[in-house]
Amino acid sequence: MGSIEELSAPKISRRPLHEEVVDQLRDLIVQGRLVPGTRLNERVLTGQLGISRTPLREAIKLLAAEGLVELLPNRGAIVAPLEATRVTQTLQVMGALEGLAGELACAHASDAQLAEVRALHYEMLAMHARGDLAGYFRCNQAIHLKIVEAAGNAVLANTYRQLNDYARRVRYMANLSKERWDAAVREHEEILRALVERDAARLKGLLREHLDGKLGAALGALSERQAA
Amino acid sequence: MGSIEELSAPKISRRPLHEEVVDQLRDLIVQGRLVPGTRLNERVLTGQLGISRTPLREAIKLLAAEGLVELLPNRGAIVAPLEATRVTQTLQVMGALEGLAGELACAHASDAQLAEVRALHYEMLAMHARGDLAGYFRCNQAIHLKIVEAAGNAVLANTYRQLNDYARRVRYMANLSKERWDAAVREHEEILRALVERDAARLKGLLREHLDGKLGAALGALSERQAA
DNA sequence: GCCTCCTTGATTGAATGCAAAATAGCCCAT
DNA sequence: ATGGGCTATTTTGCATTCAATCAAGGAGGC
Repeated sequence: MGSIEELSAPKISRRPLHEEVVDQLRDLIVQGRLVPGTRLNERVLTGQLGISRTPLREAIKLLAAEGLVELLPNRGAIVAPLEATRVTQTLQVMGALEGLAGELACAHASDAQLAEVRALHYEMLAMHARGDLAGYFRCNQAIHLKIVEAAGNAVLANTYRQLNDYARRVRYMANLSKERWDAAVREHEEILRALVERDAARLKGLLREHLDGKLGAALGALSERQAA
Repeated sequence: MGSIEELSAPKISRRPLHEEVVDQLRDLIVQGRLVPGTRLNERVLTGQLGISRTPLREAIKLLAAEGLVELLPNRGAIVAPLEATRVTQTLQVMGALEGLAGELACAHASDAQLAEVRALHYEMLAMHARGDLAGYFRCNQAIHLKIVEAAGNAVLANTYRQLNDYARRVRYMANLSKERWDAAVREHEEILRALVERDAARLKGLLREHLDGKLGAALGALSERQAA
């Protein structure tokens, strides 16, 4: 029975189905393709994803724990709405975490990691120059995540990612003003400098200010949307 | 059909079963009654809890997301072991969160909340005087949670609680030295004072120092245990 | 005597089935 | 015509069943 099945089918379903589903749904929610408030009907989702209800239900409950969906007992689940107060609170916590990340990154980041942040920074500048907002957001996210990762604290990274997934959705509905965008890019310049100089205190302050700017933009976008 | 059911039966089983199970298992794990490394056999647990496998499995996956259990694909789940590096990282993050909590609590805590913290503090002193370690831990936990709650940031509170649940388990296996215990009580005196004086900067520093002390004690207990 | 391979038992992963709750639609009374 | 109550359908919650994977033990060969 010598077989080469594992070659022809490298990892087919080696990963638990519910994890796969969690990631798929999370992406859909974070990218805004599942609008906040949307009902998650089990039957239609099982049909669309081609799976059974069991792993789907597990996935939904997992996302509920992450705060991306809300469970209405006996009434199913909906994509978690974006509430201004919760966005504010989330960004506040992220600020504290980024501060810690900045300190740790200054102390522990490898040169390779610093180089990667720098590379992402230039990529981001390119996106800004082109006016590619989506690409800009992508690089921006990557930079922040990279800094957090460079802190070398896995618990910190996980916690940050989770909060980030909730707050990130705001940006997909925000039309960044040119001024705010330019300001953000300038802030990133300074952040990068403080990081490569390993100036922990300064980096911490810069990250905090930067997040405050984001908060303002996010809340602006939210109130706009709610007005509409 | 005017009925008063909602009065006589406030919430009879209104709560989903899987939530109930999550809380039960979480308590068992946090209290150390389920020792780290223990296998969670689905069949025996369904028997002990008197439920079916479906809600149990959902609960286990939820706890895995919280980091209290680890999932071994196709081989079930075990109670998450207490690793020194992860405990360190967790306490580091908790430090950043407590710092934020301290700042916010100084700014927003109501007088009633302050009074409650003070009351818990005296209760804790009583436990210390009696040498009641378990009671001391309980009050200690309550104080820290209360401060975090007084910050008025629900996201912060949730995040903190989750990390706390992982790290808390260390204490149930730590024989606090008399010196460390006394020092912790003194630190709490200062923390309380800074809080009622609403001295945010000082409170932040004190909480950080306090947690460093805890970290030392925790790591000591861990290495001891691993040696055994 | 030891190693390898195969078989077997046990345990998890996923799917289906059944019961209860909730929503929606309809009929009737006012 | 409108509001209230009732029934029917949909949908969720939990239990059970079926299938796949893994660990262990034993038989056979080297």
